[in-house]
Amino acid sequence: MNEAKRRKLEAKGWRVGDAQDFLGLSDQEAAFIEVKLKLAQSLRAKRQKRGIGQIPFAKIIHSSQSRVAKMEAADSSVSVDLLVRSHLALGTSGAELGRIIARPFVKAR
Amino acid sequence: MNEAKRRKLEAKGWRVGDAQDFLGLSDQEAAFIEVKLKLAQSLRAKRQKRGIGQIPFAKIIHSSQSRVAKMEAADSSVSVDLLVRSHLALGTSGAELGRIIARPFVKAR
DNA sequence: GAAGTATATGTCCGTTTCGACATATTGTCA
DNA sequence: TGACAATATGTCGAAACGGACATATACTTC
Repeated sequence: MNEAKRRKLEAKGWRVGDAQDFLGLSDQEAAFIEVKLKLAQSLRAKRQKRGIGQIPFAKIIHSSQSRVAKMEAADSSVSVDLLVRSHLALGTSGAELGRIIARPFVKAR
Repeated sequence: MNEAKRRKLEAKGWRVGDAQDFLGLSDQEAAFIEVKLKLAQSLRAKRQKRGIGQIPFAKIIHSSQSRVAKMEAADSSVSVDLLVRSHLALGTSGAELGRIIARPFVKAR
């Protein structure tokens, strides 16, 4: 993982292992974060498609505006569990969920 | 969700909402549990394919035998996060992870 | 059926994640 | 620019999840 990417992730609250840590861990962590980013991005896309703000969205998933913002930002305090649950609460099917995760990650514009 | 299915899940430690709860919740919960079950099943399949026991497997993912058993049983104390992380630790790609989640759920034999 | 190995279940307690609230920042439009 | 809505960030106490350990049950092989 290059320096620029590491810094960007750390800025979001991620603590990415140093090079001297167990080799290979960085790759797994990166893969894990990518899963989160895909779910986060698609969640925001779905919300925007519905034309609603974060507050109504929070009501739907029984959460709060601030947590929605964190979800969409793939904050380090947000679990995959919560992202998946939120997707399901929006009616995303298991098949679609899988496609979201399987699809190649594209950096947000 | 029928009574038999509910009981079976509760036996595993799940607390499935009663009918009087917010309608639709049961379906979402069921979908969520199915995601877990798919990840749990495939995790066990991968381990068995490698021909190793739960203890060596636990070492690989930096966990313990008991937690591996719980993961494979999709125990309620196991998060999707942990299941995904474990898959990634085994080298499962994002694409494959997606396929696992997308594929229709089949009850274990 | 005893011994040995593999898996399952129950519990403990430190850590992570949660919703919620307060507040800051950003975006929009008059 | 000022005012208002939307989103982002920081923090807190409570709840959920983690690895680890002890122990129980299941599966083999003798």
